[in-house]
Amino acid sequence: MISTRGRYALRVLVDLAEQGTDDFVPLNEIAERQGISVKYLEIILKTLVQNGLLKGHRGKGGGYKLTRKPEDYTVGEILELTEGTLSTVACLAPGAEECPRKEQCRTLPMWKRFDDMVHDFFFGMTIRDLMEKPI
Amino acid sequence: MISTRGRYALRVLVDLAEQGTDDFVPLNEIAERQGISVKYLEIILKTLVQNGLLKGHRGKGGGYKLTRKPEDYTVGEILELTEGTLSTVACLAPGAEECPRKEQCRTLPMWKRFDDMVHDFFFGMTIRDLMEKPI
DNA sequence: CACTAACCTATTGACTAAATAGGATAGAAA
DNA sequence: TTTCTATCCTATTTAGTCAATAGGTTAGTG
Repeated sequence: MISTRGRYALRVLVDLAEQGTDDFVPLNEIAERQGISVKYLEIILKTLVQNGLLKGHRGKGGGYKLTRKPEDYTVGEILELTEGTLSTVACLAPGAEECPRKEQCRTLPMWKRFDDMVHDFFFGMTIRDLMEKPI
Repeated sequence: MISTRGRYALRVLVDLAEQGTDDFVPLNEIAERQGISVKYLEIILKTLVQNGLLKGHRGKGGGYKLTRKPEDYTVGEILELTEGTLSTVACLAPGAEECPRKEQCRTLPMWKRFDDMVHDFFFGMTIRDLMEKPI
């Protein structure tokens, strides 16, 4: 299950992309359009700013803006940033300790195939693909 | 993320299928082969028995056995039984309340496509496909 | 009657999701 | 330089789930 963090992050990025402006967009506008609390979005956007996906600017006329073109954000990277890993099972997550049963495990090959499929799906899709109409 | 419940359930079913016997197989044997605690597996198998995927038999000579042929168990049904829904996002889960934003939501079509892909993957795969060698 | 093995109920400890609250800081405009 | 703005930062809360463990009960076999 993808949590609200990942889902909201995607919606905010698409929202920003669709504004089609290079100005900073204040969060309260985004939050109102999306129907999400400003306070909660702050937490989510913090991650995106810290990782350079967004630029934040304080004070009057401040807000957030994209740092790249919409087609240069993959859905996969945004989800991994906000959700952690996309791996379906713990033993395939990055940093997981070697499973001693991996040679004999009947289900591991299936999980690997599934993970590859998921990865291809989300990393093959960009914010531009989610926009109403490409600007 | 698929939890241990679903993963262990699959491994037990494959284990039972690979025994290739029509006798009841006691849980302590399965648990030892799979390296999982008997007590924890009891909880998981309970669900499978209650839903008719397994038959349990008490007393000496008792244990568990499959109620169908391996190819008649889809991975999808087992995961849904043990994990709840396979839906990726809350708004697409069965029984979810109508999302008031569904018409304007930019991400919903992607989640729908993804869910379909996941569904096809897991319901197109059976326990037989996970077995070492078809008996 | 003893043994076996499934069945049942309850509890634990750790962790995470989804927020909310309140303040601190930086920047623009007056 | 003061005021307003809007991001940034830290902490807390509430509820729920995961992954087990513990201990007892019931049904069936020899």
